Amino acid sequence: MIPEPTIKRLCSLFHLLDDLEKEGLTCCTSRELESISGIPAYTIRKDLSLLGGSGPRIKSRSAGYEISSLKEILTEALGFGELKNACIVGLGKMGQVLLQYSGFIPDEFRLVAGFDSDVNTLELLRSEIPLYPSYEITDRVKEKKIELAIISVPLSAAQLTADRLIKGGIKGIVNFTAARIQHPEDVFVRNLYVIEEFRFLSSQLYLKEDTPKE
Amino acid sequence: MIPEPTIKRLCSLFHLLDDLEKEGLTCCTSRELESISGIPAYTIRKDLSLLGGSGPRIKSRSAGYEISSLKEILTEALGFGELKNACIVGLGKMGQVLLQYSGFIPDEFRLVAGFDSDVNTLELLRSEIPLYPSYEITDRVKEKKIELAIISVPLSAAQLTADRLIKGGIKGIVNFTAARIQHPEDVFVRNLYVIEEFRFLSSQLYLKEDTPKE
DNA sequence: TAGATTGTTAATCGATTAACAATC
DNA sequence: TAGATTGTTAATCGATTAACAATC
Repeated sequence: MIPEPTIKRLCSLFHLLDDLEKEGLTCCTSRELESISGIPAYTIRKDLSLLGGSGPRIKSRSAGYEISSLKEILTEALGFGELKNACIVGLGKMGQVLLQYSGFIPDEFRLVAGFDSDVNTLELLRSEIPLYPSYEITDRVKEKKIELAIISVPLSAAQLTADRLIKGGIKGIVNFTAARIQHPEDVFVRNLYVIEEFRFLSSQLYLKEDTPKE
Repeated sequence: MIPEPTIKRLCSLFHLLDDLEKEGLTCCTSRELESISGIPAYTIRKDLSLLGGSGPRIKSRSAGYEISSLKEILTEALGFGELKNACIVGLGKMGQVLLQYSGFIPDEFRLVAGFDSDVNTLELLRSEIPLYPSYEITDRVKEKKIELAIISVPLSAAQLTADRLIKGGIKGIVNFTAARIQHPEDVFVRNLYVIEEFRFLSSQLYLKEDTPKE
């Protein structure tokens, strides 16, 4: 079993490798990765070792890691392999931004539906992605085999939205609202809530700033 | 020193207490908090005990915690006490949503500036919050004693934006872009990046779903 | 007082760091 | 070969859980 902190680091490492690859790099050492990411080289190596596999399969020459094969290994180990369908519920301003968001990397995720409770909104929005009224969520999630969802509805509608998604068999939710979503433990939820991030930052700088050491 | 996992849980607890208070509740036990938050009651008690203070100061009667005083204790311990100034850099669609966002609780955070590199955008937007061109970031952050910032600029402008903020003395950044921001270690950064959250969810359900136990 | 709940000390568990042998 | 880097085992550290005394 891979520990959660490791999963987080590996996800962030994947992102980093993506960037390095775009910059044209093909190789890098664990020490180089440390200097960019801040994660200690031995932690990176340890994390990678937890992926198991078959012995010292990662290295190529003594020059470090080959970025493309390292990405492949992560893809394999973390299950980024097959394309996952996703949807957005709540097409207010925030939802529209996400809908048009070009960052949905086609290799990994595909946005296959948008939902809103307001029929007017649905008619006004012209999108390449099919849009549906919110009461169809459960059925469409089933029909289109949607695994991931973004919730960007008003606070008061968040739980109802989640319930519909869950009923349809959704597996993961990114929650952009301030609501704390009640959910079964086999449904994973990530909350992206600015105020909470501000609070966390406040605590960090309050607790760590004055006491640089110890 | 309070461990980081504890800080996270306490932030989330604060949010939760806020909600309970709005529902009209005044008291709750650690067990009740467990059932809502999923955090074990003994962990909640342990976390609270780490706040130090003076002995068993939290409880009131045997009925559990008084929500308002518990909130006060958290406010005190985590440094939510005095109002912090914040700004938003990048007033595209995402930035505009955040600018209008009513969730900036006046007690804790005050949005005192918006920045954009496009002068047209600045003129078109009518906002109660003063708006400035991006090259003024460093000076305005100093002048207005801004401690926290949200970055919602295009990917390519993220690092420049961060550099300007940091030069002005910013203490915490919430980064809505896909960029990995380079920063000194006394500046705290939180990345809110949907794709990375999707990847994390993918890994979780890939690694934990099939193996319910062990 | 008896029952329930908290706050805290002790025990367990797991993640991080260190050390080093294996590999290029 | 010598130097550098990886992969892995062992040691340390810290967080979580358990147990229980103190408190209401």
